[in-house]
Amino acid sequence: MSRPAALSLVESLDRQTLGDRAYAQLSELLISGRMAPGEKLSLRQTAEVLGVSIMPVREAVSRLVADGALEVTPNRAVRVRMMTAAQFRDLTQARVAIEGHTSALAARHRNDDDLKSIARAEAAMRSESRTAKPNLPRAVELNKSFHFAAYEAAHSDTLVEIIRALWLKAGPIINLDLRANPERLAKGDAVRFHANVLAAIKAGDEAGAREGISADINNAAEVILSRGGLAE
Amino acid sequence: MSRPAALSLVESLDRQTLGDRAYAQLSELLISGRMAPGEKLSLRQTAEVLGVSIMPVREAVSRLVADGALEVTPNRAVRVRMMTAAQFRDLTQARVAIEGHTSALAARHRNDDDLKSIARAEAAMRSESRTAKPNLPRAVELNKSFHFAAYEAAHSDTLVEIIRALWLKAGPIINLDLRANPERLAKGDAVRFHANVLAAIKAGDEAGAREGISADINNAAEVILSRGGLAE
DNA sequence: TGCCGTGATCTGTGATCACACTTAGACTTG
DNA sequence: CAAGTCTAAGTGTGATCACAGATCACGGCA
Repeated sequence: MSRPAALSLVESLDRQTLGDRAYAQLSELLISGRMAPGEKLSLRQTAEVLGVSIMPVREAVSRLVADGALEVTPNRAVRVRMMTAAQFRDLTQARVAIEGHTSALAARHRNDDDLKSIARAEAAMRSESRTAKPNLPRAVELNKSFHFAAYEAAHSDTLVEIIRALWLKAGPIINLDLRANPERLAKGDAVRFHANVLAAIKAGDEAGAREGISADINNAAEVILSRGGLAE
Repeated sequence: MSRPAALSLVESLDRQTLGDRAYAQLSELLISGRMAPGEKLSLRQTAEVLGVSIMPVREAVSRLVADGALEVTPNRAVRVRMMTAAQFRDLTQARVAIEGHTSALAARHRNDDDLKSIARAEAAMRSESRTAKPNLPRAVELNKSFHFAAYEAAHSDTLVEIIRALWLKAGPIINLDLRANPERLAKGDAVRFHANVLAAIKAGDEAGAREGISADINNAAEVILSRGGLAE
């Protein structure tokens, strides 16, 4: 059972298949709203862009279809999923329930490291959105960082995983809208809600954390629904 | 834009790909506990059993891996996911939160059709589990039917979909255990909890519905954890 | 007897080919 | 000029081939 001592240093390099990497890249595009709902996607085309054969892309796409982030039409065309207003409302309510619950859990279970990383994420987003000409892609990324920093503090892999899937569906709608209407960021609603969430989690105030996240989610959803861009 | 009136009758037959069918079949095996955690699965082998090439199986398996129902080991072997006790506890708590919330929603939004199908599912499971020698696979199926009849009454596709994914992970542990220890069924705990849930949903008692489902889930989970079959 | 190299066999992953189907555009036809 | 037709390119899906790596049983060496 004895092994050369030096071997204990090498970390078991976890292989990432090309399919996994394709999935990660496409997820990033979707979650950050760089692809609009309804936008079509060709397997061969994206395979060429990614510099691989279509096999890894097929796997990534079929997973994203299963996730409900992409959809394949009856005519065999892959596109970013389109949602009716009713479906978006349903998705939003589920997010409020689950992300709210997870935030409440975070307020109960957070440790000092959690608080530090949440505070750092909150500060980063605040400073970015207060500049005169905010970098939108960066703001979207920082918003995501803040939310997940908070959710991670609940220390529930299951819940965080579920929320990631929810964001995959909501991203194309929420963040595409944010890119198109940057004044929403300048208004500072999100920054204010984030500050409340941070304070509540720090204070161990479960109800406050839940309400802060709910307000953040609902606020963004209402803006989008009032814009009337969704079918039905 | 005018079309023959008769055409409005034909429903657009949604093609099912072989991959979808393979996914459905494997899901059924997992969710009903016919495959034990750690059990290995060969692509070529299952492809042969299903009578297709390995391509559809590959797609189904990669989706199930993404769902966290299967896992591929670093040694390139596909097997039913194994969970530590801590992970199972985390999963159970997430289920309590989400399935509890969905039941509460069901108590608020159920209509008469919902109540009828829930009552029917409850009666079917009750009569099966009270026979002298219950048909276990059937009991497992009826249990699932009852739960989802209740969840459907919440009228939230998003939540039902999430719960389905949770069952995919929990099925191999919960239902395999039930098959191995049928006396759990004879004890009648589940039947009693189900009756409470049905009554609460009928009465519009949100808290009661949540507590009934929580008790059902926690009860089964505690039995399994006390058995000590899970690592760590 | 116990250990370690070795080769046949099996694994998932990736690339390529084949096919049915859809779509778009130039063309023909009325 | 409008409507229909046909072809060529593009689509996702499925099957097959190629390959690196893992596994396991067998056999030789210590």
